[in-house]
Amino acid sequence: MPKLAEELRKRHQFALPEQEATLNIVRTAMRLIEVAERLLKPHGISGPLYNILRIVRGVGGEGVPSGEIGVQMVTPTPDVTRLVDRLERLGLATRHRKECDRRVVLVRLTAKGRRLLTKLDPLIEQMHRDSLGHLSPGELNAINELMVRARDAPALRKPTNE
Amino acid sequence: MPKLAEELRKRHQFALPEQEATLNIVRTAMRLIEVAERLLKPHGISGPLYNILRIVRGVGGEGVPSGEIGVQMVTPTPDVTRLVDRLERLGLATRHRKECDRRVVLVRLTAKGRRLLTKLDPLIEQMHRDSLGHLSPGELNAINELMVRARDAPALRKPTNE
DNA sequence: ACACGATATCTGTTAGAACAGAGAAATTGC
DNA sequence: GCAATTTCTCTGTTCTAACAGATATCGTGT
Repeated sequence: MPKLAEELRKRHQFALPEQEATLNIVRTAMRLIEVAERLLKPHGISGPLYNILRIVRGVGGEGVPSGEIGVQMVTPTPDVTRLVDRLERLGLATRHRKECDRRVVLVRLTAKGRRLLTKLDPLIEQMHRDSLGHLSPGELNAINELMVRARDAPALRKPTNE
Repeated sequence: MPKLAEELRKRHQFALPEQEATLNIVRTAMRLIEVAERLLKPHGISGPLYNILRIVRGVGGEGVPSGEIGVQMVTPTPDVTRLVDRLERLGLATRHRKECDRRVVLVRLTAKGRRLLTKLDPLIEQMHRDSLGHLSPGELNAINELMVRARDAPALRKPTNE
């Protein structure tokens, strides 16, 4: 019966190379996220929360508008409000109304938030080395170029951004 | 002193090539997932639900144990029970106790579930072409090899599987 | 047969994410 | 100056995911 053979072939080989690539990228990403979450959990924050802290520290100065955080995140979400709520409850960040445009809410780090990031920095760095340090500089470079090129597809382009 | 600001920004962006690669992989994966979810939503199912249907169809025969589904999924989850609950409520799958070992629950497709997959097949295929079809066969192959190699790291290896 | 541990799944609870609609503030055009 | 539109954020609701503990079944050894 050719139907069975076809079924088996599908199981062990990918009909489309595009599909195989998609599954490979997503699977690898899931592992990387999992490792990061495991590292962060003992410190009381999740991946998205850490991501926001990093964005706020990276921009620095007067603070970052909530909306901008939403699009800059590695895992974009329209629901930044609740995440910043949690950061405030944890004492890691504060909200301030922007003077010249009172619609926007600026998010800033507290001293506690900054200390937490400083403590995490070496751990995160080590995590990255543990995760992908076995790849050569050439391989890492190839990954970076290919991933950027992959996102060039119109179907993968964000409506507002990039 | 713009030099310092630039230095800091760069430092927080890509201190390590490993970090840049991680962010690139995760960002690309998120886009791919988003596109898939958008395609599936009008048909009433989510990404994980579709993934389960595909696994069940792929193995076929007498059905697939819930536990095995959990580890074979693209986005592994320990909570297969609730997902299969939903599939049952939607009339896309059924549960059967395995006769020789009444602990395991076998999941099978209904005719409706099979029809849904058949209807989705060409759409999914087109989606993959829209997402990554602009890459050459060589580039797709490079992605596949690099992603498999990336997951070779001990830190990314699953405890039980692969 | 019975106790024991292992395996596979389910349930209850809690926390987190997604979506739509509402509210406040600024910008534009008249 | 005022209404209309747009922008940005928040709230309410609903659904989904995650974690831990409970239940049921099997295999093994005595």
